[in-house]
Amino acid sequence: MTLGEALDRPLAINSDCVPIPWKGRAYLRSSNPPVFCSGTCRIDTVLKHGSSGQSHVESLGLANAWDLCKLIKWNEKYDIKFLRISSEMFPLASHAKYGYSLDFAKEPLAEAGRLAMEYGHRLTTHPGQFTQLGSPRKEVVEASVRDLDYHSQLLGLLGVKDQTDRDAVMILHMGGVFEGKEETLARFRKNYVKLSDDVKARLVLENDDVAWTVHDLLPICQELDIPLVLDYHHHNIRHSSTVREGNMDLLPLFPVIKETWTRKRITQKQHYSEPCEGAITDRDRRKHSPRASVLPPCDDTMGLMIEAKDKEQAVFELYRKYGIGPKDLFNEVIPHQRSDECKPKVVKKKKGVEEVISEQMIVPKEEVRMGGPERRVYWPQGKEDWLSPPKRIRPKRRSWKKTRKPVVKEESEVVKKEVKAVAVESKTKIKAKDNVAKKEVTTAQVPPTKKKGKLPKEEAVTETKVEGVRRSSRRRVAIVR
DNA sequence: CGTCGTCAAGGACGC
DNA sequence: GCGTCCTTGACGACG
Repeated sequence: MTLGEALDRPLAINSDCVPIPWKGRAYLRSSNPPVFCSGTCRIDTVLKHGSSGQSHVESLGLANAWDLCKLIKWNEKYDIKFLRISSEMFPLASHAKYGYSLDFAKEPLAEAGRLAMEYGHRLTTHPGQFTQLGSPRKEVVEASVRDLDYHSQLLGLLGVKDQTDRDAVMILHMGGVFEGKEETLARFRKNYVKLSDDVKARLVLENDDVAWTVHDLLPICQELDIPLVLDYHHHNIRHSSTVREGNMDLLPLFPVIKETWTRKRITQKQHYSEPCEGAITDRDRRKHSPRASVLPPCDDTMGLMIEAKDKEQAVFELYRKYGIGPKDLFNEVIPHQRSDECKPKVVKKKKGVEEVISEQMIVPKEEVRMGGPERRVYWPQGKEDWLSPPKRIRPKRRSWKKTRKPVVKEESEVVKKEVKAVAVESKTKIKAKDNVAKKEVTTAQVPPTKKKGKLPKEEAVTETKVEGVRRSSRRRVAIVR
């Protein structure tokens, strides 16, 4: 789609059903766990460990799986009953050469499953973009089957029962369109029937934002008895060619989509997210907005997974807006005041006299980052640093005189420095110099020095890395997306 | 020590 | 037809 065409697109206001008050149970997804759940590694690292390479990978997986347990407890505390397990929980597990069985992680996975059963949570997975069952390439299909087997084993080891077990699905995209859609579907069909029963019992398809619409997928879902996840956001980007975006063309399909779930006795699931404000082209619109402002049509027989950059914060935002869940679920944050983090005793020495700045605080391990009695886990959009203050960035006091010499400093570097200094409101004399730099730069109209590998956007300043609630991401996280 | 590019994997799209 | 994006943490190389 060209920019011109994008600008001519009709407004997305053709739905009778959005927004609606949503009365369903809070089957939502929080993809950003309070505990880090996808510690990973690369092949190089495995090799570097030599004979203990496998045990290194396994220890990562074990830590991730135990973190999953904490994550489920956290979700329970904040009434989030829906979780997408990270595919990266067991690094390289489905790799042709370095893959491995998950048996060693039975214990934490069973504990996670036990918690899910106890709380009534739903756990799902979402194999990634490399899983292509419609590919014409044999190796790609083989890798895809391995990946599906891996996810299936993971879900199986949770040991959940009955409805919880049936609801533990793996959500897959059809993927690329190779020679054509018919040819791709033919290959998918052929490969699907060869999958194990365990995989088939869990596999569901989701419409994507590139090629495969709800209208494309429904027939194959009906034919092969595969549930269809409706993703509203994807639908609005890659909608049918005859109906403009919105939900009107979907409404007649709701009962048919539901049927793909009910006949397998699996609880229906939908995905919802919104494009970033101001996004115009399809490319821009694919990116998920940090939060969601409304809820889609979603009745109380199904689960809704919110895919948003701010993960559970987006869910809280909706809880607030729609009054979902118990009152006082979480506190309005008082900036920087937390009682769920360990703090060291800070002592300042001044001319031999000790002054205690703050006392030591010890929080039991299980309570760290659980929000404390005040339940301080929510922050308004853009106020991440309310939870913990941004890290102090000390301006370097390297001889700035040097830089004033004719030696032309790399301009992008100057820009970055300036941003940092301003962000922390540096009070040192360096600031004056940096302001000078700023002026020079702005008048010089620095071209973006982007070459390969983009600069991490805004991250230099705003990223707050808090163990526990780790932020940095986009989506989808598995546990995000 | 901070920053940047690369890494297991596939494919589509913009220019 | 090549570079970039999707998504994201780990880590090595380099200044």
